[in-house]
Amino acid sequence: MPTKKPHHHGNLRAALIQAGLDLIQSEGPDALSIRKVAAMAGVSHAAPAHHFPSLAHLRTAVVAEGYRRFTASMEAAIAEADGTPRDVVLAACLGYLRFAWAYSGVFSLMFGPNVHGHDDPDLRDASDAAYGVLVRICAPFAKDDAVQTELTVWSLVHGYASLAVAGNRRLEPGEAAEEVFRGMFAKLDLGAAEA
Amino acid sequence: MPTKKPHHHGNLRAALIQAGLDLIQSEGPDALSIRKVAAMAGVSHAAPAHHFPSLAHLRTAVVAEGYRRFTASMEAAIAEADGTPRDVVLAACLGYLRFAWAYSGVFSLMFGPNVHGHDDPDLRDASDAAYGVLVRICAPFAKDDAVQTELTVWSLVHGYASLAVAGNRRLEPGEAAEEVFRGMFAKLDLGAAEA
DNA sequence: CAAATAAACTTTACACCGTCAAGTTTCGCG
DNA sequence: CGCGAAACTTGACGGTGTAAAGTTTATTTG
Repeated sequence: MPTKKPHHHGNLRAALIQAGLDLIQSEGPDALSIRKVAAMAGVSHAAPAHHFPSLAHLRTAVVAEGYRRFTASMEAAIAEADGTPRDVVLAACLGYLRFAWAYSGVFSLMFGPNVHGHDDPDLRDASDAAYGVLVRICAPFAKDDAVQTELTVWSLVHGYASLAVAGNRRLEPGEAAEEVFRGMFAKLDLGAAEA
Repeated sequence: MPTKKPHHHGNLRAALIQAGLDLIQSEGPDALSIRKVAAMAGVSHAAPAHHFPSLAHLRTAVVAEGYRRFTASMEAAIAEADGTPRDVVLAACLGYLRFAWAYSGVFSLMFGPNVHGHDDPDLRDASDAAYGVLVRICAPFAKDDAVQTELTVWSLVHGYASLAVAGNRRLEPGEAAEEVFRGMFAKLDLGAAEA
């Protein structure tokens, strides 16, 4: 079989990642520590070393899992939208925002300065999948410069999400915040959708 | 005199903040540590405790200084712009981006999850000053909902800056990146300027 | 089936960190 | 001049990442 089952614990690697997500959610991104997730999983403090050579590797794995749920959040929002291409883009943005607010800790980590994703194929695949959603929904508007359109949408929604997550005093997550974003999105000229 | 000159060092508090900025710039936001900045300033590891009760306080002071330079960067860019109100907004955004790219470490910290600014008056003043610039330049366009206009501009430029600083593979700082932002900004409908 | 091998995990140890509790030096002021 | 207070040093404690060595368990192999 391809997936080898660990001997003692059951599936320590997955348990450590989940513990990491829980820890980040409850105590913030900087609270992620090898010894804490080890204690949560009920193993010794050096047990994680066999699965993650360093804290950076654990963080990378947690962030990769975050990207997968992030992609799923956008896809779920898109699936509920059955309107124009512009409605689809807006729906994806709302899925983007809901993830950022629901998983603010790992969201900060995903787009923080501590991610060196280019060297990890798992993280690279996960983040490429997320960017792939953006590319797909922007395709109908990308007449001449696709990257320009993608970056514009991404910057707007990411900036809004980041400012809210950073605890900006004039910006609180919630139902009203989604309405505010709809208004912001309305100011964006994406051109006419084709095909 | 209001500013009391320290006895031994000269001006340790300012030296620690500058060392913190240098350290963050060279080794990243997470490398900021009390013991390192103390060593940089040539004092013992416990000396900073007298000026900053905890690492969080040091970080807050460094972030506040970052906000002051951030505001100065936007003001400098605005001063060079002598065009329409829309040109002024664009210029401020370019000043925003230049700061984010030149001081990417402290920029990450400023908008990261570790800032609890509401309790520090110095940081609050510094960040309010930065937001004040945004409010001022958006005022000509704020017909009905000023906050909406401000948030739209802020989100777009902040998202773009954050994605670039986070090391996004499809987005590198530099001259070309400013051109890309000009294109993005052109897609934004701010309405007609008044007064 | 039993022995050998490899993997998972534990224990121990070390350097670095933030922080507290003292002690020491130096400045400012009466 | 001396005395109090401020600035700084020294030492210690618990917590962290990580490396090395030892122990337990599962898988593979003869």
